Amino acid sequence: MTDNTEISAEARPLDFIRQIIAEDLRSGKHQQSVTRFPPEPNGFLHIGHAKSICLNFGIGLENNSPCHLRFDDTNPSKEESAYVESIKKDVHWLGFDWGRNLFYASDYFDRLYDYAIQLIKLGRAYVCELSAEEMRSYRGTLTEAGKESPYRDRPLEENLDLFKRMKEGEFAEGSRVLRARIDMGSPNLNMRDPVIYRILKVAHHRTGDAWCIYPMYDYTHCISDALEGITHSLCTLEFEDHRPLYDWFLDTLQTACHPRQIEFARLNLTYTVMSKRKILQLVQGGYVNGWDDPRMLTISGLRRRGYPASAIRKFCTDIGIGKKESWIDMSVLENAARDDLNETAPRVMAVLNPLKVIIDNYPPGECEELEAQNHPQRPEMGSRTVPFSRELYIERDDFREDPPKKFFRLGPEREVRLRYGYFIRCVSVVKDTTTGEITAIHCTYDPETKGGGSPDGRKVKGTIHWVSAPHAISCPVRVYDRLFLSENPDADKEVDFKEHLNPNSLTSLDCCLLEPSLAKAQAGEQFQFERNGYFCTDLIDSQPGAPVFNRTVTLKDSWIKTDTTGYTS
RNA sequence: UGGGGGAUGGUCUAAUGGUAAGACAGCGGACUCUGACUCCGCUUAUCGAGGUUCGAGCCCUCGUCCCCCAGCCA
Repeated sequence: MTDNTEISAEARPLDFIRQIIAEDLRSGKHQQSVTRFPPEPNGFLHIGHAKSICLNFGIGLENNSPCHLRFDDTNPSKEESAYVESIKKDVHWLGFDWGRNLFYASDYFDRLYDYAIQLIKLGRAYVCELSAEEMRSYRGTLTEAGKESPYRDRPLEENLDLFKRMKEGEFAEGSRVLRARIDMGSPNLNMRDPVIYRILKVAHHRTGDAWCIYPMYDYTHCISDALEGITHSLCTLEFEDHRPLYDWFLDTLQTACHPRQIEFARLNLTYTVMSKRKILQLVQGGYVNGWDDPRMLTISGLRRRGYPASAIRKFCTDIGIGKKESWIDMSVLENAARDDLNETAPRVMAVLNPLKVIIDNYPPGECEELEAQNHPQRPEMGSRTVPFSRELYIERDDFREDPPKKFFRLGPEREVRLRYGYFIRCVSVVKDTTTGEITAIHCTYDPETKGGGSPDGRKVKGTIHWVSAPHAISCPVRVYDRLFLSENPDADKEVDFKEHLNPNSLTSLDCCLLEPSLAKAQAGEQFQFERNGYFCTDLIDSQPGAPVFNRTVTLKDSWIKTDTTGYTS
């Protein structure tokens, strides 16, 4: 990667996980670190996954050490290869590369099975015939110990035989499971003889119908880590209780490698929901247009919205890694996008809500090309020309018939600068006689101020953007806003989170007028529409020569806070 | 009334017994051919009570509050 994500990560103090790894490297406990990102292919990746990806792959990059991509595909009833492909695409897009280290838990099904046999032979696993409901009642509660299964002490040979027959498909789904034989009295529920294999007569997206028994997460994950030589197995806080079990399996099986599991807090963002289940509801309920709807904080949604991968990485390093449950303000994410795009996005002019301007003293039919900077702070990005003529459009918000205090823009008898153009002064207003709506304004221009200069030193307070009426192109622009109105749509358990959906999270504008250079914008290109925000061409709906734009994020706007007249666009 | 975790400004994160720091947000100002960017300034924090220590956010004790766990999901 070419950005400075890693450099800034190095400049800041190490988080507690990186400290542990640094110490393990320093002490010689490990020669190198090996981390992994272990998604289950049952959905699309979202910004929460990005935190884990940036952590695991980031550590790999910083230490010049491997980070594996491993699909935790042990539940074929929920998993699909389409998800595998989208996850790979998203991890790559985020800027990370697993190289040759692409793995699947399903690669280990044979070895996992052998380990299970070993566990049985050790007397540490047994086939249990309790139904799911019975098992639940035998498990006990948070405050009462569980009860041992009547099948717990069956002879070793019988377990071996039964387990083999489970594998061979002799038994019905749900009729038997293989359980670890640990401690039904443990205060940690995970240790009360957890299920390690269940019968699932479902085809697997990679192993087909080779198996009808599938291993459970707790059993699979630690062994997969050990088989891959993972040194530090990073996961979220809710797995803290599972660590004793993680260690138990590896200790009992005496694996050569015993990774250290370390837990960190998952990401919570204000004004959104993060759980796969809720994201799915939004998609399936038609509240958004698919997983990659630009309002979604899925990786594909963010990509389509115009968030650069580098901005997402910056965000992930900004928020840090800790163990306390935290809520990151959405503005932190938005700011990461602004920061990034401010450096890279070329500036253009686009009028979202047009108001016609006629320059009375400009010759009809005449047109001139004016030079405009592509990025005022970065001259190396060059310049372009924009056509100027007698009829223009400006932003409706940039004219007020009765301007409030501190309004720097156009009003009757006021003068403003047209960006890279001329100073203009408003001389009259045309209104619709029935509705009273302003339909056009008449102005005069000062030919001496061409290009926006002011040879007589005259000051204007406002500079506004514009497009030439005969030259402007019309493109659909979608203005996106936060999906939810509530900081935490989930907070009140009595109220469905969908009640907090922002009805104005998408505004489709179809009479936007853009400077003609935008006609050749490529899909995925990013721009700053000056004074409006950052926009990108939609990856899916744009056609060659007919781009569709998405607003990624607004520019900060301190005028909105100043303007107390309640007037909004 | 079990077990496992966590509490530092509004929000995140740092300080690893020695001046509580940075980012985001907010407020004020400067600059400005983007009310953007940039720059400057400001407000605001160690959950509580004890203890150890010359010195405690950090160590000890006792509390308080919050989160997670009773899937044949991961």
